[in-house]
Amino acid sequence: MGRQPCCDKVGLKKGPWTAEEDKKLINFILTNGPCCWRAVPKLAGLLRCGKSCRLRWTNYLRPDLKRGLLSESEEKLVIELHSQLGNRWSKIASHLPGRTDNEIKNHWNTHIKKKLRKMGIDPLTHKPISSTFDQQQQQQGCASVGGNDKNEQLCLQSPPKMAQEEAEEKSITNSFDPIEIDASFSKSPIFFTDEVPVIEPHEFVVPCASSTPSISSTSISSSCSSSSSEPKAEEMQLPCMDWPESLYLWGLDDFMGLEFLSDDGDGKLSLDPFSQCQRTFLDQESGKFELF
DNA sequence: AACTTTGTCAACCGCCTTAAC
DNA sequence: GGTTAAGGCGGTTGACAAAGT
Repeated sequence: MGRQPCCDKVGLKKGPWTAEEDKKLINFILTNGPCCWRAVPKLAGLLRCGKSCRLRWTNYLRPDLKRGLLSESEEKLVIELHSQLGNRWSKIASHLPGRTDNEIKNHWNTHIKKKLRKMGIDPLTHKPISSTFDQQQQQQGCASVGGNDKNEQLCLQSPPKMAQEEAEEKSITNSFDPIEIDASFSKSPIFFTDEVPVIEPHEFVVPCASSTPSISSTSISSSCSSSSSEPKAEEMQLPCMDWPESLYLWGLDDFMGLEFLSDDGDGKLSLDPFSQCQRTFLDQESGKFELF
């Protein structure tokens, strides 16, 4: 017997979310908090899978999300963290407040990978490509230059030794050795540890772009975890938040019931960090909105 | 202007982990 | 300890837009 699907998919809508659906989801989450995603679509009146709702909320609708391209400093941070953590996007994202794992993963695949390759750095190992290539060639014992099918066949049908080496190579890629990677990273002609300092998680200080208050990653992690260092109320200051375009389509009146939302004057909605919003967030400690 | 290629990113899929029973 | 369900995560896909021919 196979595993049951996460929800009954019959009659469920897929594909891009409409503004109307977004509105329903936000209204529901802001009223009830992000609890029991499986029940959310039904209770919110959405023909979506609970998983889809969770994803939409965490990746797009969450009010504490930053929008737009990653800044240069964020990019550097992502590269540094990736060199230490590998493709653990959610871990990386936890160090960049307002950024989602999906966003970082996309940015990595579309921008950073290319950049690194241009710089002659293997985005997988963070080592100079030439040495990685030489190493691979040595390990494979055959060059696939020209992409000859027969050559590839021969390589695939390599002796057991090859399989062992492959396994070893896999273990190298899978078990990232931060020290080794850091060393090579600092030797790279492009990046220096001076430029991208290695920061221990507990040392993290979030770069605050502009003067808008921002949630530090430590506040986020501590507010999400049950760690002893609960964030103080003043640490829970929220940034001015840009809401997704789809939400701009709503009349502002729609939001006036949500007391902590205010109009910046430029047509964008933001959370007023010093008003109702904080109270709302503090109330969540007693139960409702623990996500924020 | 029409068509093709390339780039971007939101959303989905399926596996893994964790918690509840 | 085994089973089940829900949430979380990373890889992949596909729709759309922009750039190129």
